[in-house]
Amino acid sequence: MSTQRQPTVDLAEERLRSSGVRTTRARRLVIEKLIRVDGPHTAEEVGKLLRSAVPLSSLYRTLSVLTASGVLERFHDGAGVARYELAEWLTGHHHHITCGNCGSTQDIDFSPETESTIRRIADDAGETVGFAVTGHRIDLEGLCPQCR
Amino acid sequence: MSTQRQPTVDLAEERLRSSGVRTTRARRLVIEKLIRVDGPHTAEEVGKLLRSAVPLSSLYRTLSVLTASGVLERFHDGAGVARYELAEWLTGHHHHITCGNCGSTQDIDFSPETESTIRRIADDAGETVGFAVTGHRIDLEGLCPQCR
DNA sequence: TTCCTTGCAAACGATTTGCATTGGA
DNA sequence: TCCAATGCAAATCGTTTGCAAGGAA
Repeated sequence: MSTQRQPTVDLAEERLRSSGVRTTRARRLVIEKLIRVDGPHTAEEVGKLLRSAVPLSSLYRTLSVLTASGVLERFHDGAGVARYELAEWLTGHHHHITCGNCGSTQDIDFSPETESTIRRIADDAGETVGFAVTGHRIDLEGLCPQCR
Repeated sequence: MSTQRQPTVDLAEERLRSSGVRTTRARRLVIEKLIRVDGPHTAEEVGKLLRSAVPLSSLYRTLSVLTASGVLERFHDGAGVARYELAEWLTGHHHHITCGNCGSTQDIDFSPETESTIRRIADDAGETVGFAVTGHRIDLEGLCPQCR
């Protein structure tokens, strides 16, 4: 194994620096862990992944700082619980598909052509209601291979 | 003004009956109100729209029953708060656009051609990950006319 | 009459915050 | 050093629930 770090870690920490926040142990741990697991996770799940090395209240603050700095993105799942994952500029733009039966979620990628089709549709729709569209989120629902 | 009721009200109450739940005052009030306002609303907002005629705890139960019966749909907004609106089979399929600044949300409609494009994209994407796609949700983000 | 539904208050669970202490630059 | 970050405990806030009283079928 080489001594080279994951480039994503460096990019993320660089972003923290330029946001004027310190790179601390908890922040580094969270970033490194979220690189290794894919898909969005709740604060509690991240806590367990870190073997409770960071108390939940501090973890919430950490996740909040990382989200504010643009390193993470947050959304709420069907139960209303916040889930965090690496921001798209680190992982690439993607969407989600969720199994309506078992609730499992996975990332999906569209082709560049498809993405540009979607952006065009989004821009048009925004224009008709006077919004300046800045982004889009697509969640597909279906039955996963195990449940179908 | 005619004495004819909104067909949507009748459809919704019919659905309640066939779900085996009673048609009560609170349930009727909520349905009638949500027909008159568009876009998704929080429990608290619905409560205010009803001039607090239904206590919040009962309102939550009402919204929960209506959602379980398929009269309403629930999702969680950017702040993680539950928002309710008439189910798509009553209002027609649509999507949402949310202002990233003030948080206001409104419904948007795509043309039938656009919808079929989206369905095709969704089906393709599902196929590549082995999911049988049953539906899609698109949330656009942007700046509303007031905030842009 | 028979259960389902309601209202109230208390309980909950996810998330946030005050404050004294610790630690990064 | 100096101010930001942490840990703990207590506070918040949206939402749910137990229970006795009221209401739809």
